Amino acid sequence: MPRSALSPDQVDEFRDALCDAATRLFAEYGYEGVTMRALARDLGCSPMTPYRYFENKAAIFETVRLAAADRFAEAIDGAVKRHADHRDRLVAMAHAYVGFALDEPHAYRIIFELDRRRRPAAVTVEETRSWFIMKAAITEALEAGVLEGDPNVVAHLLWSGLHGIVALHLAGMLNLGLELESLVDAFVAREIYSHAEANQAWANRPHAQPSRAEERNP
Amino acid sequence: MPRSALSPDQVDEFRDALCDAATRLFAEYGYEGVTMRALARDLGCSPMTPYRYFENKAAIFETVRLAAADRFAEAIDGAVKRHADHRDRLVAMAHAYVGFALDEPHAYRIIFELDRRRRPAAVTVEETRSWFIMKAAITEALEAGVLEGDPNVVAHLLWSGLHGIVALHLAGMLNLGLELESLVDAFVAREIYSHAEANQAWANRPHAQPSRAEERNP
DNA sequence: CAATAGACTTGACGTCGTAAATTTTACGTC
DNA sequence: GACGTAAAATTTACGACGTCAAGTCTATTG
Repeated sequence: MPRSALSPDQVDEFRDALCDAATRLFAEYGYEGVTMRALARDLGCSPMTPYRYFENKAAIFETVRLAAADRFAEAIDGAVKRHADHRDRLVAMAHAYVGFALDEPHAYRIIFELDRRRRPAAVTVEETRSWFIMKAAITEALEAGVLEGDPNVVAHLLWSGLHGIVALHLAGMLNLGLELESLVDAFVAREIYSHAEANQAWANRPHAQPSRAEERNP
Repeated sequence: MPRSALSPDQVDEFRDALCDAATRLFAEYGYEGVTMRALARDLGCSPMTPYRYFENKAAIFETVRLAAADRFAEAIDGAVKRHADHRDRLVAMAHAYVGFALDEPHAYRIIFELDRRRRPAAVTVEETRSWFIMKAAITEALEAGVLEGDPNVVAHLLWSGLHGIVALHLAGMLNLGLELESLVDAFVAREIYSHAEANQAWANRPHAQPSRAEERNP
């Protein structure tokens, strides 16, 4: 037959390299700020070459977004798995959530700052894997009596609370005399250390909280 | 002399008409989805006419955004002014916040779903008037002993909590078995009706909560 | 070696925002 | 009313965009 067809490995290699570049560029310049011509220049190929590997620009973005969502879920999952105690686990989870958003603000924005128009109607399970991980941890904590309330409600409030803080921070709207860290600490204290009398368990907690970086990469 | 220059009234009239159309179009199609040519078609003028009244497309967007932010602040302010009781006031404020986002999801997105790249570095006071209104109401409630904590922290947590809920809702990510209304009610119950034993004051509150629409347009 | 077919590039189309050139319009003057 | 004039509006044009379609290149096969 003809010229050697690309091996699946070669295809994957190019797709990966393209996604790496695209993640960086989308993160820095936004969807519309990235042009196929600029992406091609970055990759050292012609503007049409990516079209051999992806249907179009939107498909590239979607691939990048799913990969970012997966990394996010992995970060959450790692934090959950590192702790047996329910409360410690939830605190670690919250810090992993915020930590990911700080480490990869681009990725976080790509995941959640969603141009609804570009997003497929049905949200895939992979994309919300992070949600199921968080909900499971919260449900277990509730069953253990560490938190109280409806699991679905508590999970939504924790999620949206963290998202609200992070979204406003990434939007640069938190520069009103409050630092992100102290806000997250306050949120954790109120929501996890808790709505009951356990409030001072936070203030009097016996061991110092591991640092944010330590928490994310132990 | 020459043809009469446009009177300030005529200029304002055209600018207003343009902003109305632009608000609708930006809301529906997003910034990049709106073209000057389409806007001109909508206004019945040529694509270059708007450039007599605005420096460029970004300036039009910015004008639209500031107007939306002002309407938002007005909605918050109205809710605050309608109640003397601190708790009622905060509840009304929260519902006005969410209500605005539901009534004008376009405007809400334009205000907060911010392409940082397009936004001026310094955030104007006008833009965050809503923030100062909310913070004032919260500070007063704290001084009256209705809530407890640092005013700045409590205000940020209320704000980011509401923003998180609304942002996820507008992104279509709340369709996981929970309705927005019940989530907002739960948030209000926890955050305003409160972290102390007052939790059942909510359940046992003497008068039914006014409906959301009633709350917004009394 | 010539034919083939997959990988890649080039060229072109219709779109965009908008600068520059041009045309239209409505007034002050006769 | 006709005319000159300057403001307002339109038309034209440019370089950029995403990507279709046509073309080139090259490794494999008959």
